[in-house]
Amino acid sequence: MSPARYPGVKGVEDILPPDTYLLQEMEAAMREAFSLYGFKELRIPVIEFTDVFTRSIGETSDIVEKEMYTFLDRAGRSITLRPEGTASVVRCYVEKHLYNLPAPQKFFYSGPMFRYERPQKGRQRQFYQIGAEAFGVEEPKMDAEVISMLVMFLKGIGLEGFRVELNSIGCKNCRPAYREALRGAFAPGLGSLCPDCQRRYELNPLRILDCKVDKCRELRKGAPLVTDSLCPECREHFRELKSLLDMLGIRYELNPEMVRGLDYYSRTTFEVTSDRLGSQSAVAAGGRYDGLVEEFGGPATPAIGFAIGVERLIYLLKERELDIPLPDVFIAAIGPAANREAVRLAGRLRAEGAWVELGYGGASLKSQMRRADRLGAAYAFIIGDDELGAGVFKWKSLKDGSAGEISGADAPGFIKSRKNRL
RNA sequence: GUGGGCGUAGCUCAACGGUCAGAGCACUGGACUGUGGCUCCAGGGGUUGGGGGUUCAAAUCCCCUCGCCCACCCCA
Repeated sequence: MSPARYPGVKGVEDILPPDTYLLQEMEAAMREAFSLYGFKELRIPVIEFTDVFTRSIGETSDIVEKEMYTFLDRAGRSITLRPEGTASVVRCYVEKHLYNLPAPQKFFYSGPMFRYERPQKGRQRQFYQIGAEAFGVEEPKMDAEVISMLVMFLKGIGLEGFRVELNSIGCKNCRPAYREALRGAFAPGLGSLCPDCQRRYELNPLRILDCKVDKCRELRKGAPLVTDSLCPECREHFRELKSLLDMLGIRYELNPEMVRGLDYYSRTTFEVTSDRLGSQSAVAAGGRYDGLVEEFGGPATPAIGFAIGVERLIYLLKERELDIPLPDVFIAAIGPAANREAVRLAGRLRAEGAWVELGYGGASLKSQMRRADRLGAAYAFIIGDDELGAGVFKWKSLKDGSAGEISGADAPGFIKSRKNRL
């Protein structure tokens, strides 16, 4: 195979037709499920000033340190292609003073995100996310609704065999104490931790809990659990959330070692995972970020949200049967005059809402019929000199082989009346 | 950034260092002068990713390079 003269950018994929139907179905399911919970669509930009992301996601996070597409615009300002959606939604919420509207304000969005990582299964440099964010409610009732909305959407689109993992990582009041408790626990074996974790020990000891290196796993066996270090308020919030999820019949697994990679999370964090995804097992993830609006200069406003990895979801849904629309009519024409008539007829049929395909290139009737069959058309119309002279079209059902003749004037009605019964 | 694997027709893949690099699918046409699916026949398509080396002889062995994939890491 000769190499493409103009190759696509690494990790930036095209999404082709069978998959785009799935994508459309997903967007329809998204609007349906999310609107039942009162979430409204928000269109956020693809670029932001860089500090929108560095402030929110965290200066020392991997995303900010090594994964962002950042460049200077023509005026010398630092611009970044969004690596995620929450930061932009919060920026918008504060900039447009949406906190003055009655709480809660609930939004969803979808679109491409960009991260400069080595591509692998379930990980591209440009990837799509569907996300939702709810502002203004601190009660665990909102956490439960958001998680239940996510589960409803995933089930509605046909996803099976996924797990909901749940954790609470505390708030700004109890986390510092936990951080210190962790440092205390790891201090004796600090030298045995992997180099990354030795760095994490200083910057963000919570991330050591997430490390996959065997030695680090071993060393954290006796480490204190976040859920044991929560302040009374966080403990009660978490307890009530679990109770609400139980009531709703949403199954979840507690994972006290789940730590999210974005700095803005507080209290509730959750992930939806599937073991069919390879090593990138998370298909959706989210959590509470009660301090972020304030961080952006707005009033203290509790908030919670999640994001879904669209390509990962598509991958998991691949096996599923999909209703792909097929043409209503294929018009086969023989000869120049008939070809002109075919164009006219196609126009009339399309005006009635029919999907019409034409034969091209003066192909033989046989090959035109073959193409009609391969396209999956329900009916074929045949026009030749005989038909032109008689003012009729021959029709044939490609489903059952029945055939007949019909006048030009009756053709649109013929298709229209059959369309719904196909 | 670090490992490992793989690059042969549009796609999926064959070919002990030794005839002219093949098959299935797809495409075009025919058998069936104007009627699809099934079957059969024929046809078009390849710098074997690129460059260098070893050899009488390289898709095959060696080196370099480019690309892709998977994994680590991290995340959706």
